[in-house]
Amino acid sequence: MIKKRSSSNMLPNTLGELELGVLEALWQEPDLDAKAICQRIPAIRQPSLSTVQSTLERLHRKELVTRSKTGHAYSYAPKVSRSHLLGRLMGDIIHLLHDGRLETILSSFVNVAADLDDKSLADLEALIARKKQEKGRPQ
Amino acid sequence: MIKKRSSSNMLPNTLGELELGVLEALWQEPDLDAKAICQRIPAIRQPSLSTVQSTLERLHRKELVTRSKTGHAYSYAPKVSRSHLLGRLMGDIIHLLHDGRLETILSSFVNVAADLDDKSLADLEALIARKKQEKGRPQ
DNA sequence: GTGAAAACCGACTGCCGCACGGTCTTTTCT
DNA sequence: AGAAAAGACCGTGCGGCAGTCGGTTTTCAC
Repeated sequence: MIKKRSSSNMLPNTLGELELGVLEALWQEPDLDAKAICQRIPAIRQPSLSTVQSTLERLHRKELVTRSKTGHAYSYAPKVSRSHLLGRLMGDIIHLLHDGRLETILSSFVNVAADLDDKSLADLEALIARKKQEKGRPQ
Repeated sequence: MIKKRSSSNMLPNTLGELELGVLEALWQEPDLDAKAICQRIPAIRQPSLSTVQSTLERLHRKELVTRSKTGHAYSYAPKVSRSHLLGRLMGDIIHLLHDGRLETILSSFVNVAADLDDKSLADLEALIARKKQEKGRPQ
């Protein structure tokens, strides 16, 4: 007996492998058409043009790329920056697992950041200082 | 013409809605059996016991819960803490979208954190200070 | 042993991303 | 204008994952 359809995956904005590759190409060089993107996908998996088009269509539906007709072909450009997307996805999972205690979030992140690089904590501090200034003296 | 099977979703460790609910219940109160967990799932979607069992099975396969027979029933407990999981998922997406520049990651996160709470920056600073101490004077 | 409770098995649904082929439309070239 | 080329569009199939459960088997307790 089947009951309801529940949205199943809580992270609706996750990316597939090809989707990511396409975005990667566009971040590196915006305003490409499907064919050009296709050629910039790692040679190991050379998908057909159609496949790349489908993927672009999906990315467009997800509002991750914009497109405009130039001639008879679409030209695609990323709608979100890499760091914007990163922030968005992090925000999603934070929101998903949030327990109200800020400490949980922050310590998780500091642990992650600390693993990446020794310089990271200092960098993070600098960023915080900047943010504080921005907050204190807004626009 | 069908080519290869590519892992499709780049975030293999994402959670479904029920999976998350189950984990939530276990974080709140560990060492429950399937039936008890089932009863602690929000009443709106009362899944059958079997469903919860399948979910627990999947969580067990994903190494997110441990279990042990007590009597003839399994008793489940979370294998990862909420903050650990949070950190893990953040690490995943960071790794996925990483471009080598630490600044990208940090600024994304600070933007996220700043949205959450005004107190967050101060808290974050405190945590960094603590981390630094831990690093400087390890164990 | 018998009976209840729980595990186990397997089936089916819906959704999503990947992957194309074929067709229709728009340019473009002669 | 008419043909050819390029690209958009549409429909299809596959594989994988989460949710959902019913039915069967195991296991424990009395």
